[in-house]
Amino acid sequence: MSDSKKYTLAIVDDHLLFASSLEKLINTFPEFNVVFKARHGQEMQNELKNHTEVPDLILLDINMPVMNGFETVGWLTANHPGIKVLALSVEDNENIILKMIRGGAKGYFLKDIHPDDLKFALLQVMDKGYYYSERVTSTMVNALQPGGKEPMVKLRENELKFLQLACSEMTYKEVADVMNLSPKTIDGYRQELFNKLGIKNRVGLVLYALKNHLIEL
Amino acid sequence: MSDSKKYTLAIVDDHLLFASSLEKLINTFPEFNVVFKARHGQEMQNELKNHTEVPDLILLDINMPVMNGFETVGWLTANHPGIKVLALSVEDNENIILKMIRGGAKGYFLKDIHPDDLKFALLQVMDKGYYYSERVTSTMVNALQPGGKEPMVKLRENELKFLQLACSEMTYKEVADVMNLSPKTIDGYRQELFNKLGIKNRVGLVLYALKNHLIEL
DNA sequence: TTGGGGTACAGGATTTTTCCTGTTTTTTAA
DNA sequence: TTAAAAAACAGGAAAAATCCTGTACCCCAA
Repeated sequence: MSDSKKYTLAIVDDHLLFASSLEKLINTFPEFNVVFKARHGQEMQNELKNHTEVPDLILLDINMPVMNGFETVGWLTANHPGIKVLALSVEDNENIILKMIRGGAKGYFLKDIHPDDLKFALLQVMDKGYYYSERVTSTMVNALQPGGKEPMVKLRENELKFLQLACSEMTYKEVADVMNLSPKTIDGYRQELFNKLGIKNRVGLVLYALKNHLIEL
Repeated sequence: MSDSKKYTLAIVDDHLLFASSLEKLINTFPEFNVVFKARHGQEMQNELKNHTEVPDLILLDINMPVMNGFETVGWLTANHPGIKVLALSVEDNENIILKMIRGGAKGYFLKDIHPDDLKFALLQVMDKGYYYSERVTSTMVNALQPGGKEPMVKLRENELKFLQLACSEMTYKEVADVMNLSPKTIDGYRQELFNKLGIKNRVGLVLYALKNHLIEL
């Protein structure tokens, strides 16, 4: 396969060592050629401007500074719908997977994927337009099937805001002040969340928020 | 440089993609040769048995299943003190750095290191016996200098245990039962921690524990 | 127009958390 | 051995968190 017929590919990841290593690995695949690397979405935007031709495929990390994977995939689907985006993460989290898929990613895989599987995934994306592992597929089914058990709890805007504020050393009264609501309303939010999430006290709230990436440390 | 004079190196990391990619990268360095990869400490032990010669250098990830970086570096310094160990992590955390150094690691770097710096680090470890980046050096100075500000709070064994149990939906009374102590003793632990850590309630405890990696989610 | 659903909020009670000041027992060190 | 320090524990009380029931208001659809 001549170079001109290789698929072009870009890597967006802030872990320089990983990105560079991955580049070496992918360049050993005869079908692919890494044309540039970027450390985050913004750097990727610049790179795209500097290249006359956009890559066929972008491997996109999710946890990045400046412009993270979610924002970046949104921008890409809006401005370069032709580019296939494969999301890449260390975290096996349903919400994250769904967020990326909804954002337009054509596939998602964990960084502990086997190199052979990576190659397969890359080829399948270019060939069929998508690559969804079993894990991702089952996640999507879970999310879309209203029948089965759905741990997908929907939080109202205010509930989320309250939850985030509750994950601090503030007292509920102080939270009420910040949110400009009566402490009794806050009381209601708390109770509602306890019921919805099946937890029994404030520590449970904090743990839930952390596990579901509703707050950052 | 002929192959026989290359330094031999092993990679221990559960992220297959990263490990394989890193192998490719390192094999482009003329001075090094990757002899095996393992996904965690236990697999590494097996690999060491299967090879007549042990590698000169081991790149060791910290977050791994089965047998993590801390355990592994301890085992290596005890059983193969001749092997240089370089720790490798995504997390820039002082406590983690210190724990690995104390365990016997000859160096520590983040996965966002530049490939050129990696090469420099590898060479320096083989040449001088250690590689400590500025970040690591300053961390060590911080830890050893009793003069300056030391956020290094020492927790007693029981305090730590209590702290970990407090990061759950258990009530303090239940924690007391688990620890076989009077609730009033628990009361004392809590108060002591509040003072030591400068926090004001249980949520503060949870956040502190998380930030300092005293508990896992 | 009417009734249901969602939201904000209250009263009031109970439990848990938080705080402060002491006593007793165990450990440690001179 | 003995005094000091640390650890375990208590009483008592204020503050915060938790829980339950009930009301008022608004929006929307039948």
